[in-house]
Amino acid sequence: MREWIPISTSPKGRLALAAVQEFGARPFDEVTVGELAAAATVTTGALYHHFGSKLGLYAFVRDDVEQRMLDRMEGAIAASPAPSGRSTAVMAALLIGFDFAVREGFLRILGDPPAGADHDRLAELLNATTTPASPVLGRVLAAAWRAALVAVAEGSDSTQAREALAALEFRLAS
Amino acid sequence: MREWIPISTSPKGRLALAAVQEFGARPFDEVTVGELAAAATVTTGALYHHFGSKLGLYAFVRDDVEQRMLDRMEGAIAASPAPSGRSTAVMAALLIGFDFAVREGFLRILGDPPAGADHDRLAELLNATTTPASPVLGRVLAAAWRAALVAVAEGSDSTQAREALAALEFRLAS
DNA sequence: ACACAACCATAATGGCGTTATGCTGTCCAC
DNA sequence: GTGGACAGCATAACGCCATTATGGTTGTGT
Repeated sequence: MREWIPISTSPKGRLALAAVQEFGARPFDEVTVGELAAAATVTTGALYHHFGSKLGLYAFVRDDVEQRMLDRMEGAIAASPAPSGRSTAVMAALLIGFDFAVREGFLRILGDPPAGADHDRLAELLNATTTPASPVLGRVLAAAWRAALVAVAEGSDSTQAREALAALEFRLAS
Repeated sequence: MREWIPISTSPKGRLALAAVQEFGARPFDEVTVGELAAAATVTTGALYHHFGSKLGLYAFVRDDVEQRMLDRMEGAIAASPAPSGRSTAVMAALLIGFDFAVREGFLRILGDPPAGADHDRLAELLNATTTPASPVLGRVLAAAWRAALVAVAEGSDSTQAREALAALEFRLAS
C-alpha cells in the first residue's frame, strides 16, 4: 500500500492492509467481509462506510498494486530498443510483471480477479502495445499471464511457472 | 447432450438440457438453481436428487461437452504428421477445439469454469502433448484458449478471437 | 454553543445454495 | 396380492453471507 494511508493506525488503512493480505492469498469468494473486518479489528460497518462494498475494497487495493505493476511494465516496454509493437518486448514486460507479482506476494489479487471485475487494464496495455491491435490478443495474453500467477498461488514452482510463461510467443499479422 | 438421456422427456434430461443452455450463455454465478429448475419445469428438489448440487449439475454437463471437444483435439493431435510434442500440432488442436466450442455455443461452459471446478482436463491434455512437460505450460495455454472463448461470449467477433488465438506460439526447451 | 457531517457499531433484511422432511408411485419378496 | 423398500420429486425450513438501515459518538466549522 502507499504511504498516504497510515497503515495500522487508521481503520481504513488497516482494512486496506488486511485486504491486500487476504485477497492476495485466497480467492475472492473465499474471504468474507467479516474476516476482513475482524483482521482490521473493526466491524463491517466501517468497511462499508469507507469502501461501499466488498468489491469496492478489492478494487481499491487492486488498483494500487496493479498501477505499480503496470508502471514497471510500461517502463520496460518504453526502454525496449526494438520498434514498438514487437512480440519480444511485450513478453519481456510480462516477465517483469510476473517477477514483481511473485516477489510482492500479489498472486491472487492480480492473477485471480473476481467475477465482477471490469476494466482489464493489463489487457488494455497489451492491446495498446501490440500492433496491429486485435482487441482479443491482449485479453488472451493477460489470461495466460494470470494463469501462471494462479499456478504459483496453488503451489507450483515459481521458476517453472516463469519458464512456461517465457515459452510463449506470438506473431503479429503483417 | 448425448442421446442416452431422453431429453425433454425425463426431468433429469430436461435439467441437463436447461443447464447446457443456461451455463453456456451466462456465468456460473449468475444462474440460480431456481432458474434451472424452472426451465426444466421441476423444483429444486429434483435437481438435488439427481445431481447433488449446483456444481454437480454443472460438472455433469461440462464433462459431456468437454469430452466431445477433447476427442476432437486428440484426434487432431494424433493425425498430426509431425513428431509428438510439436508446438504447431498443439496450436492446431486448440483451434479445432475453439471452432467446435463456438459452433456448438459452448462458450461459457467451456471458457468460464466456476471457482470450484477442479481437474482441468484441457490443461492435462496439453501437458501430456507438449514435451518436455512443464506442468504450468498446459494451464497457461488452456487459460489463453478460454480467454478467447469468453471474449466471444462477451461479444467479440469470433473470427478476430480465432486469429488472436492463432497468433500464439510457444517454443519448447531443448 | 450548535449544527452537521464523518466515522463506526449493531441490528435487521434478503437472496441463494443447501438440507430436511414427507408424499407418491413402482417393483420385487414372500 | 400385499407389505416394504426405494426411487423420484415437491415443499418447507435452515444457514451463510453480502448488503442495508439505524443510531450513537466524535470532531469541526461558524
